[in-house]
Amino acid sequence: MPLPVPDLCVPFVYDDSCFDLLTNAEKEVVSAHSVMVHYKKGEMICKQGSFASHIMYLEEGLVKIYLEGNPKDLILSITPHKNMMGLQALFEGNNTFLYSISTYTQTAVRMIDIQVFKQLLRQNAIFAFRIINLLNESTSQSYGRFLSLTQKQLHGRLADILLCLSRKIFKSESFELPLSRSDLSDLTSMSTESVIRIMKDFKDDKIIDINNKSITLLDIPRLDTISAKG
Amino acid sequence: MPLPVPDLCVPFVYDDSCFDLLTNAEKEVVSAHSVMVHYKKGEMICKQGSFASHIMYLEEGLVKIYLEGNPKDLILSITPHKNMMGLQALFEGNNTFLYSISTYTQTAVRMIDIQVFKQLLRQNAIFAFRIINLLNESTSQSYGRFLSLTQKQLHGRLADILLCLSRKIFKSESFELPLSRSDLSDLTSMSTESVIRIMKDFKDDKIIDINNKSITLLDIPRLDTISAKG
DNA sequence: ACTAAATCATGATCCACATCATAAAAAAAC
DNA sequence: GTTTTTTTATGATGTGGATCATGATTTAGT
Repeated sequence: MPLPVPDLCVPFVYDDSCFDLLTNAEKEVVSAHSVMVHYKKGEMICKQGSFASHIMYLEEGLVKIYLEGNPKDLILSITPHKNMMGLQALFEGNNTFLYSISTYTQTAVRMIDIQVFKQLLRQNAIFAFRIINLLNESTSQSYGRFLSLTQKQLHGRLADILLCLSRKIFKSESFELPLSRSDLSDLTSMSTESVIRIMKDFKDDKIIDINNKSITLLDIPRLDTISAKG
Repeated sequence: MPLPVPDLCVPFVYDDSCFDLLTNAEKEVVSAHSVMVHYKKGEMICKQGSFASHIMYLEEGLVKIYLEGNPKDLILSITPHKNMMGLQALFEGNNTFLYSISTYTQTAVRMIDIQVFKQLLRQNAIFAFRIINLLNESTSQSYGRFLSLTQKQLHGRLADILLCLSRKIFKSESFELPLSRSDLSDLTSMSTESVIRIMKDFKDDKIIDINNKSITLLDIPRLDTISAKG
């Protein structure tokens, strides 16, 4: 049975904005019914279960999108700027956020009235089709993580996340990590102690280098092997 | 921190068909570009990773939608009739099935040409909006399972699945289970032996009754407690 | 009906990982 | 700059659950 090679990466990234598909008149409607909100590091942008009055577009910043669990959270994705957030709240009869979002850095979010957004979907099918694309891309990576979290053991899961952060978020094998070890544990669904221990294992084996918050992937092929073997 | 109460149930169920939102002309286009295919028990309807040439509508039957893992699969949902399948394959540049689907019973599937389906999405925004609803409902239950599988231990996970099967699929506290213990293990991400052992635990504790393939939930409040406590 | 193949069942063993405890280092608060 | 809090680190201990082995049932195949 062939092993699927899912996009294990955390975020979904679209280079061009979906708003390009709107007419000028529609863009003006968006402008008229949206506001920019600025957040500091560590603030919560939206709360799981609360009423979703807005669809959000992350103009600037880095955030985590997570499910609140008991007692640990599960981070669904680390999302960089230029991404839509909260689209999954778009369903009839239950306009509540499926997840919470909070910031790692200073962040600017465009908040678009959800009724206005729904109206755009109903009147502009090309735009709606693009939103379907976004949702499905997000689902696709979510399935990859599903397999990673339920079938791999600790070393494989952590390798997955380190590779993803390097390739998709920071786009460099060396980066300053704004996430704490506890965040990594919420991403990999393991205890914080295990994250620390395995990071040390990787460091001892010269697979990565750690200096406080700074991380360098030294041996990516080895990480790929660890990721593949589970 | 409040515990979210996600819809842990496996399938997404829409009573009214999304096709009602099409015009008569569009319905005819669907008819003209779709075929009914009949499957026997245990057959595969679509294969993860293969080219998605069709969107599928399950007219009759019961199927499992699953990710192929190594060595174990992960069942994403048990889906009864009157549901769309394969919608997640709808994204540009990568029209491949994200999952495999195979049947538990005799099954009839309407296969709709994916290009025709995409065209409908682009020209009928109301229809597209309904599809967004379907996708989001599916994502919503998928998140619930995500938490269940990563945070609960075996008894909680199995309780979740038994409750879901009873409430959402068979709509009775007593039902004939077409899934094997191994399927239950793919649903709960545990070993087959553990499924068998925990089923016995539940039976010994008079929480359920098992007779071969026939299952009766005797103490649903207790199952709810086990589900909640993890 | 008889054989072959899945499926179900149960016990024994082992280990991956969480949990607990305790401390050092870093960051934040004052 | 000193205290308080948060984050990182490491070792000791316990256990949930996988794995292995073996047999009993049930189902499917001929």
